[in-house]
Amino acid sequence: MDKKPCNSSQDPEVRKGPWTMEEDLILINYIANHGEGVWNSLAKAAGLKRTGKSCRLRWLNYLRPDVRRGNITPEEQLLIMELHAKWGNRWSKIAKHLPGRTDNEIKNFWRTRIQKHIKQVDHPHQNNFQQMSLEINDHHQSSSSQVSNIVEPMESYSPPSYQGTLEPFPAQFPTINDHHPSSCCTNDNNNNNYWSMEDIWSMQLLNGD
DNA sequence: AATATGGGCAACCGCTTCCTA
DNA sequence: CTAGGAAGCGGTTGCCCATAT
Repeated sequence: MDKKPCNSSQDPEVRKGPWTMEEDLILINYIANHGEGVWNSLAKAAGLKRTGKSCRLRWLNYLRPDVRRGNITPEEQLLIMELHAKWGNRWSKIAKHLPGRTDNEIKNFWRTRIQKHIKQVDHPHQNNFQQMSLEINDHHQSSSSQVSNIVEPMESYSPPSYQGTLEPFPAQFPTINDHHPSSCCTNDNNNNNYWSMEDIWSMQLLNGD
């Protein structure tokens, strides 16, 4: 959505769409120097033609140094499923239990991978999660899992039984970061704003802050 | 080789919740 | 207690790219 750099017909001062390398650097440098603070003020003070909301999202989901991207581990997959069974679509709450993961990433992961998988294995007479659980058990009979203790009854749907399982979908789930723009530093495309966080942070450090 | 299709994901929108004066 | 602003959150969109035809 809004990936086109539509400089909004309403307010030409507000930029939308994908962030450029320059904007990323400005935001990183500014936060490194001044901290996070109030996002709307921060956006203005940093000279970014972005809303505070946009800055916050970009920082939290992408630029933060502690954010982990891609390579969601089987343990994390399992934990996501467990916690989703417990809390439903409370992505931020789930994300709090996965250090370095963002709610957006987990949400996307759920929608693109797990939901797809649920559809694939969907059976009219069988609970989706039970089906998944069966498949998981086929894969791994071993490995203890404390996370299953987390599962509690939930009103909207019955929770799965994932006990003693790891690596839910090793074959179906390729690693996320293989072609991720932020991990490949491919400036050869038309947007020239794809680079790795390592690049960004090393540049940031070189800038002396 | 060209075109169609679908998956993945970044980023926006609108609503809700929290905080402060 | 109330109102206004900021932050948080979940849902949704649309572009890019890989794969299928």
